[in-house]
Amino acid sequence: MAVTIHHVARVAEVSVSTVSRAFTVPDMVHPQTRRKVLQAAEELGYQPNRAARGLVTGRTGNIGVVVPDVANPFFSAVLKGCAARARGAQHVVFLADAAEDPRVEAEMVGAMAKQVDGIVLCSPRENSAELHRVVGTSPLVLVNRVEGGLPAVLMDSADGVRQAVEHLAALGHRRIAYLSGPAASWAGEKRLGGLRAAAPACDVEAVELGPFPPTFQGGIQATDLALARGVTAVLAFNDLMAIGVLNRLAARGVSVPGQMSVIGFDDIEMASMTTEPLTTVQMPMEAAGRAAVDILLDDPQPATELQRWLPTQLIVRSTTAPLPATPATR
Amino acid sequence: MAVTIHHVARVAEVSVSTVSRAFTVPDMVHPQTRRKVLQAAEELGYQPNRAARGLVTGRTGNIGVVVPDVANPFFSAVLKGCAARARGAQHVVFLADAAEDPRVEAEMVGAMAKQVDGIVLCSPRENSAELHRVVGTSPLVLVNRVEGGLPAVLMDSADGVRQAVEHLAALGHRRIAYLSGPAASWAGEKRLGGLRAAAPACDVEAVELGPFPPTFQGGIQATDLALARGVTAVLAFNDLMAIGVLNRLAARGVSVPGQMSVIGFDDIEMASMTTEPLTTVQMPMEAAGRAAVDILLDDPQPATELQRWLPTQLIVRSTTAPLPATPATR
DNA sequence: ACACTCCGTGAAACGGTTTGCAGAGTTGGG
DNA sequence: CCCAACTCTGCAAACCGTTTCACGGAGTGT
Repeated sequence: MAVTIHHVARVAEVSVSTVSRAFTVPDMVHPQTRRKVLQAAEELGYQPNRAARGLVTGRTGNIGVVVPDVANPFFSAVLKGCAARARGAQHVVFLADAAEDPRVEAEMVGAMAKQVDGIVLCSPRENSAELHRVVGTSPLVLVNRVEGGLPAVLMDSADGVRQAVEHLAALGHRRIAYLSGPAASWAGEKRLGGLRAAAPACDVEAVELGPFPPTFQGGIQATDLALARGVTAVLAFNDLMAIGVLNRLAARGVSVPGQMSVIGFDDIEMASMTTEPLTTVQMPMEAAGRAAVDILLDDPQPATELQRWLPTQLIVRSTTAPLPATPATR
Repeated sequence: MAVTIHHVARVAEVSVSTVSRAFTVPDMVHPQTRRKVLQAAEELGYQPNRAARGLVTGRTGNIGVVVPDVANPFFSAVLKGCAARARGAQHVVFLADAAEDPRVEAEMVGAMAKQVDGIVLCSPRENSAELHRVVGTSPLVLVNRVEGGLPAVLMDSADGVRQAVEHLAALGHRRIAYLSGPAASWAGEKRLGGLRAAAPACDVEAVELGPFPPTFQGGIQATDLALARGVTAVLAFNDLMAIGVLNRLAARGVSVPGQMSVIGFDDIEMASMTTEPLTTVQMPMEAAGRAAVDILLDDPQPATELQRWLPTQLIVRSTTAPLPATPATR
């Protein structure tokens, strides 16, 4: 059925070894022979069988990516980065959608382990025990999380918070709310840390609220609490929440950025599609995906550079403005 | 390194065949032996090597999914459906992000073909020639597209348009704009067909505009054209466009749904997060993904049921309202 | 004639699993 | 008590397409 190296060999009138070499070590075969082989392969539509190749080389040409939820724009962006970089290196990606369930996650990692050259793991909330059970099966790199010496690509959330706080401070805001996401999230911790460092330095009072679910609804829920605390600006854990905030503020008749400034986190596509385009801290999600695959592929010893930090950047759009004369409290 | 069937056999003090059988044909081994094997496997953390199994059974336990862009919420939803259903059947999914490039698409299909049991192909715009070159390598099922006898799962876009038009007609609208998406899209054709059938039947005049890119910007661009044509409602090719329309209408001071009704297509998550939650035609994207995998897995002869139609449904939210007294033209 | 290079060949891995076949043990009927 | 039938387990081959090792033949320079 499928066309193999043998068919190509027969058509090109050479041996299978020659065909193999024509592809893998081209300058070891005579140019003329190579031409014959390549032509035969072309007209037969030959594609090397990666599984069989992996059998002998030990490298499968596949890389695994596990995310908690593909439909979440943050993770689909990371995934896209992985896929792009993998394709550049002639690799294919295995996707595991863990459906937010750590047990499933571990199980998927196990199922993939044998047929991939490495796994990039985006699981902000999986507990360490599960994680360590899984280590060693296959080279692993974490995204946006550090855990016991495992290589990781990290986004500098704390610095993002600093930029956001400085921006607000420069606009004259002196009392801002921070809407925190899931308590167990590594990124969440870092952001909180950044906040606690940046706020005093900028002479800003930060009101910490939450934790809230990192969703649109979470933002809705958080808004009323923030309003009750008399802040003039809100910094949300992510864009989804920020959009919820925008929505709720509109419903309560608070104008943005007139009466209240709002900043999100991530810079998902949707952030620039709100009625007032959202000021947000851009997380380099695709870049992180690419970097993770880089580490997996380039590095024979994946422990060489344990952590790769990627910068974040504040994108100022339309939801932040100078401090209003009178804060919005109702 | 990896724990194999042999390790389990040694620990359980049985032969490898018995271990194999304990997993694949459980009632062929003595219950007590089976218990011993299962326990040994458990404590060793044994996971069968799917690649090796595929070697002899011919089935890999993998299914391939190719989409033009994972970051597009429509496709990530389909993908999620595929992943969910695949996991239920103990399968893993291979993802190929074709980056909107048909050549890449064909290449990826080729690369995956040998290591999957079937491929679900979401490529609304790939040309037929490329498509046929790829057929036969591996069982294939199309999503939202019909092409020469290939099995497909389809969403009833035309009926969705009918529902939308009837809804608008019932609200008193008599002149509506349809903002079409990419000309070569199968879904687009069907929607246009549905429109041309439904509009006269409902005594509604449909102004066809476009094609526009199926994006936020496309919606922005289309809005001014629609306004110039003096319509009271807009039906957009997808939610992304509809959100662009909402945005542009707000910028031009046209109130929604007061002066203009807007309907989208797809019902992506974002549709319910706009300032006025978007009325839209829900496309069963996840269900489509699941159905596609179903066809691939359940059906030994994938030609049995060539086309599976999934219903669409109008979700009425806040962007549609009865016809205003005076249409918004400026 | 010898050594050497260049290029191509045949055949052996590669490897974890499934599976056909046979044998060991047990049961039951004649 | 013997043989047939049945149940369970073990041995070893087969599975796949590729890479790669060891080798040989032809040509070339010395």
